[in-house]
Amino acid sequence: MPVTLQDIATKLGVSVATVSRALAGYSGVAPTTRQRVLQAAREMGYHPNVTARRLQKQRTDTIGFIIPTFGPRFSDPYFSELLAGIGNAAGEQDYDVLVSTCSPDTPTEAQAYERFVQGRRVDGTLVVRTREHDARIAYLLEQQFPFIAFGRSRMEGDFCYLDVDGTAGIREVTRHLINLGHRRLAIILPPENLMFAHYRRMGFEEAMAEAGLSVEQTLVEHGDLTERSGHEIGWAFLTRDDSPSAIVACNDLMALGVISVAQRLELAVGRDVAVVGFDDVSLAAHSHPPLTTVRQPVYEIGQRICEMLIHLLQGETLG
Amino acid sequence: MPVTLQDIATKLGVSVATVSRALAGYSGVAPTTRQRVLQAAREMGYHPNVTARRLQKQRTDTIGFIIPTFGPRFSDPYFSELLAGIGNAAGEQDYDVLVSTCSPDTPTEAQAYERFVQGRRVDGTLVVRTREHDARIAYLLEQQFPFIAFGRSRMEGDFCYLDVDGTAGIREVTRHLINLGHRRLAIILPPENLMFAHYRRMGFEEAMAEAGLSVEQTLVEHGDLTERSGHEIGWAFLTRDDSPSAIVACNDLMALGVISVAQRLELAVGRDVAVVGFDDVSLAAHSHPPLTTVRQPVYEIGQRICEMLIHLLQGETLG
DNA sequence: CTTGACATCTAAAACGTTTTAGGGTATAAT
DNA sequence: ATTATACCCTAAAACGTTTTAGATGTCAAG
Repeated sequence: MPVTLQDIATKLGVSVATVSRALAGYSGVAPTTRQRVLQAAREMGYHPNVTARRLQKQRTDTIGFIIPTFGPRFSDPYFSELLAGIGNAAGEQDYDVLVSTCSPDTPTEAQAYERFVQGRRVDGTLVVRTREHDARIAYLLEQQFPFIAFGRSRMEGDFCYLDVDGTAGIREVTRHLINLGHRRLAIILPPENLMFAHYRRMGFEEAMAEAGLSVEQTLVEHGDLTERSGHEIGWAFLTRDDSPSAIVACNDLMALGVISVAQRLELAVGRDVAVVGFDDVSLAAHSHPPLTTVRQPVYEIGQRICEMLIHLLQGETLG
Repeated sequence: MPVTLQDIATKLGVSVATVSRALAGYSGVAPTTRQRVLQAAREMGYHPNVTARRLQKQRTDTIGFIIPTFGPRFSDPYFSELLAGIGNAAGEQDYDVLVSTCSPDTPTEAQAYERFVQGRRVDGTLVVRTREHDARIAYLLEQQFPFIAFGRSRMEGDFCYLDVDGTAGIREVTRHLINLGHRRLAIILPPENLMFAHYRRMGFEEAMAEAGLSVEQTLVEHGDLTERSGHEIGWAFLTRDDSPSAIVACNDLMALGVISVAQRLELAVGRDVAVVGFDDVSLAAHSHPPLTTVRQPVYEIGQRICEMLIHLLQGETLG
């Protein structure tokens, strides 16, 4: 039986409204009354019922984050880091984070978003790993539900997003490999429908073109961003007669998969074959040899998109 | 302006109560009325306001999960897998999951729990990585707030928990190393105050004692479960003159750290030095050589503790 | 024709807040 | 003595549900 405003009001012989206003720091409450209320609240251990407050205020001060996972059992340090960034930024501004996990592009995923939107469980949501034609974004736009995307999309309609320049990142690292003398380069891309697959492919192609190298299409593959996937594709690449001398993986997990394959094949990574990744999860730094990777400040990105969303929500409230 | 019960009631010329009862599937509503209500609800796109429902029902159908992280920026596949298990089990039963991240044993962590409990944001919560004297558990018990722990504790007072037999796991794997001929074994334990550090140490000591081997105290160290930590302690172990021939790491991340050190020191893992881990995150399977590890079904554990919590909550409701 | 039983419906309270609109009661100005 | 002006406070409505207790109507049995 938690203490309510009514309890305090009764005890002090004032009205509920007064108690509420005193606690909210409104003007128009006599200083002595405010003191009495504050003290009683403290003594009685009052804590506002957030559900009631939410009903009245018509907002939840909660944001949603639906993690796209390949397969139910999934484990990716990338998302734990992103989540930490989101969670901490949210906590900073007294927001809650409602989390769900779903396989991308499934009915379950659609339901998860509907659940958030229609039940008004959250005030706004994050969308990560954007896709070229993204049903989630289409839905949110149609419902006019506030959201921030991490990554662009080909959808018509405007929305706010944050993106990192994956094209430049991959271009740089590819150039670097070319400068080291590599001529035969392979790339393991993210799933084709993901928007960032496109940008990273462009970076690769640009750097190759710049150097007058042609992209061998059989050395371009799409993985599913898991280590297993890097393992399999790396295996295919490295056991060819005309195997590449360098492999660009589009995330660290796949890069680590490639490295383990190389080691299994008794190839010295860095000498016999070069491998680079993208993300800079902390695993990368402690692998051996340390994985060359394009740093993507995942934690900060999490913070940033969360802040952007909250900003959007509050702008909406004020506007 | 979402559709409310009132809207449907007005349109149909019946009372709000009737609409509510019709939708809830109560008896005592004429079949034809029910049909009309159902159809109107569908046509008008009615979706119940969960906040209002929560206020009335005095429960949130939400569970809390506070992830203990070392440092704000953290990335651990273990937790993403655990979260997936929790999230999916919760979704299965129409529960939401509210997530927060905090450094263990800090005021911030205490506040995060208070936030959940006092604001009644969740009906119950999970507690993971239990500690010998666990302020979280003490608090929840004192508040009589429903929770399920993953791991035991030394606290007085009863509570429900799920645990894996870490003692047996480490004992087995240590025995295995001893059978392979290793005599000089080192172990990297979790932080000392964590309950599972204790059990895993016991397993190690038992296996050693069984074999008539004494535990060299300078070969027993506590890490912080990160790869960096495995790296550092592994370095210290492997650069000693009397370095151990086998190292038992109490989680996979630290084991991977040790392996990378070994490789940097040009030691062949599996021949020059044996390394074993604990958890079986998917990274372990794809490292090279594949990490020998005690499988802990993290995903299933997540599911299980979530189910236990929901069961506890519903028992409470019915009882 | 009355009575009771049953089926169907509804008014109203409740959940715990916030907020609007206005009611008193001082004190100050006329 | 009246009016104005603050100042402090409160009643009541509102948020959108669920649920309790009771109203209304119908029908069958007596």
